[in-house]
Amino acid sequence: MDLLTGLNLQQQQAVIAGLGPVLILAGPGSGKTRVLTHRIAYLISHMGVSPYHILAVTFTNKAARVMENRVAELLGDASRGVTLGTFHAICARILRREADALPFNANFVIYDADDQLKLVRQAVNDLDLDPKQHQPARIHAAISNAKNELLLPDQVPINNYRDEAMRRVYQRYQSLLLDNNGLDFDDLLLYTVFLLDNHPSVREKYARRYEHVLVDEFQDTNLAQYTLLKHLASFHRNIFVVGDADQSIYRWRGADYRNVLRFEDDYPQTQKILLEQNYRSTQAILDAAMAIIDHNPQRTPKRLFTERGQGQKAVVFEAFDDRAEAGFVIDTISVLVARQQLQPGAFAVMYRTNAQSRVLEEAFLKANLPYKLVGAQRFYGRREIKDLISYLRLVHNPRDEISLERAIHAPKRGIGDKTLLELRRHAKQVSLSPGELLLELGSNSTSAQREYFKGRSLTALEQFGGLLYRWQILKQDYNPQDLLDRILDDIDYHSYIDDGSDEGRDRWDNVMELRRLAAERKDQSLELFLEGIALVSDQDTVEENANAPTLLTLHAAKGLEFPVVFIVGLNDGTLPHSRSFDDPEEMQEERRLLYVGITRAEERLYLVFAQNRAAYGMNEPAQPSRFLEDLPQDLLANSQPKRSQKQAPEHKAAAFRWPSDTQRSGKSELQQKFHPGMRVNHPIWNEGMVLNSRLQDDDEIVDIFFEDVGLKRVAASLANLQIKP
DNA sequence: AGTCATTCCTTTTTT
DNA sequence: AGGAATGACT
Repeated sequence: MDLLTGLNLQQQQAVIAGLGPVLILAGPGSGKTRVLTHRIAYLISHMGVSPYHILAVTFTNKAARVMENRVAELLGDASRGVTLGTFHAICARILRREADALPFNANFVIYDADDQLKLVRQAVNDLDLDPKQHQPARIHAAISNAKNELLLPDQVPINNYRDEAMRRVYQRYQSLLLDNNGLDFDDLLLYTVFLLDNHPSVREKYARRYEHVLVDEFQDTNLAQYTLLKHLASFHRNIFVVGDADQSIYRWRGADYRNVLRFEDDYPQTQKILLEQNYRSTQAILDAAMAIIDHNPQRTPKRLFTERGQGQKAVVFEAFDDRAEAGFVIDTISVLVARQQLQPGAFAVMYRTNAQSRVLEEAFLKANLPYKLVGAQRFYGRREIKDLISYLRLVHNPRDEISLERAIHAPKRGIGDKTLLELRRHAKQVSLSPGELLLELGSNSTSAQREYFKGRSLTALEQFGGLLYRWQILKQDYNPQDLLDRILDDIDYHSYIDDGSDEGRDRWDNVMELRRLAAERKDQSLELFLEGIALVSDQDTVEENANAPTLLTLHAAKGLEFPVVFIVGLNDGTLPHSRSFDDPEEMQEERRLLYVGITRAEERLYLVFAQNRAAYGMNEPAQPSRFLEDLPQDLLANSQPKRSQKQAPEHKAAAFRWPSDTQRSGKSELQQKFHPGMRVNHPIWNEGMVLNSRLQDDDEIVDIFFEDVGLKRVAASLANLQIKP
């Protein structure tokens, strides 16, 4: 089989690169996944490397799955056995295997962001710190940063009292995690690095095994991940990394694109290969992307080129507010689907913050159009799902107090705060975890522990403990779905959650969805099922089958591509986000974020901003994104929006004006009033949307798609068109 | 013990 | 505007 046909010269070089460190700098759409998969196939089929000796690391399960499937397409069964997964999943696997050398058990649970915050809150409480002054969320972020930098509590730099407090919380938080036999996301990396640091024999075992280490999205690695890779590749030093500094958008998570430079320092004999040809987008889209990213200082300029032709210019659309943005998106999609045989699934709508999805969703619902929302948190964060997962977790790891507390209250079973406190207190005295004590009470009706609890609370505790005990026994030979069914039945969760209201029905539907997910992985152990749930990424929830537009954050869009891309909310304060204003590094990252969004588009690109934007429920005038100024006029299909000058607050109302108003109030020369996407009203043909408009012979010629009568061409001076907000 | 009201906080982005 | 944590009330 020829693994090189269809690849360009640079791609071929990358695939057949010799031993040693290899660095692939891959622009967007340059076929890096192809290079990675073909490289793996090449190593196996041409270099005689056993799949067992190959490790490929990605950031999302989806990316891992795609690679796995593509390698399997190339090689069939011969590809079986490659270690392929996300950083976090691979670390979890190692930690379970090596748990004997670690301060926790192999059946640890992985806490999600919610649980982590709860634990930080508890730590702050335990230390008698004022949560107003030491905000748990901030401390949690600081702890996460420290962990990503491989800093233990006693290594955290201390400059002031706040740092001191954070250090103490960090310390306490870690011991709480261990009490619960739980790890947070960062721990997975941190403990693995320390394991490999401190146990040379373990390190050597893995380093010898992995003759070849391949890494996707290398620019997103943080210090912990970088160090981990270094350890894993320390014996054979065949490390093949693919990345693009311009697409580095996870700085806040500790990612450091400078790892690309560090790589060349750490591995002086690195072979470096540039992939610049783009196979995804039209030149017009690439030009817009380059116009944006070229404003970032200190980067190696790249010339992205394509053979896909010039294509259509990007459209900039100015909407009244975020609802009008959504209206524009929906109208444009409707028209393009109606007119041009573009599938609904060809569209993606991207935004900076999750909160922006709400308005879009409402608009889609109101228009009765299906859509796909990307985001795992949306599902797994729901109360009913968290409830049930906490039961499963508790069965798997009775030391998990966070889950115990949740499960014991859902549904209510006569165990209140007081009883729970008693349970905790006494558990501590007999050095058990509350869960373990509960199991003892539930399984042994003559237990000596009984006498420490009285009457009603004892009965309630025994009852719940009994349930827990039975589930523990059942889990031996039940699969996750059967266990879930049993729990649902035992606690009569249906009648608890579904009160007959719409919301209740909805919640029960979600429970059934969870059940379906469990059924999908029938042959998985409870442990792996829970791990899979803890480590789902937003991207993993991208649905490929449903033919509907995709709604997703710019972050979640990385690695994906769509024929038509809308980027909405292109306002200062949203993109770039206001939290980035005072830090040049962060502003550069905001710019990269826009770059990532633009380069997702294959054929058409719509850049949408609003004159007014809601913040905390209040609608306020907003400025177009400063990034829009960096797009030269000739790259755009319509005229460039102007940022209004800095205004005194009392003049802010000017920003509400439509372009047509500004015109009337002064300028003599004719300006284009209508832009693609605008909704207009015609005295006879009623409502329609502008598809195209141009100036001609002292008039404006506008193509409009009317809902009632279809496509019409009119002269603006005669048609008496009203622009609709 | 459990329900209801009030307050306060949130909004970056995610494994 | 909406959700969560806290606290008063039944």
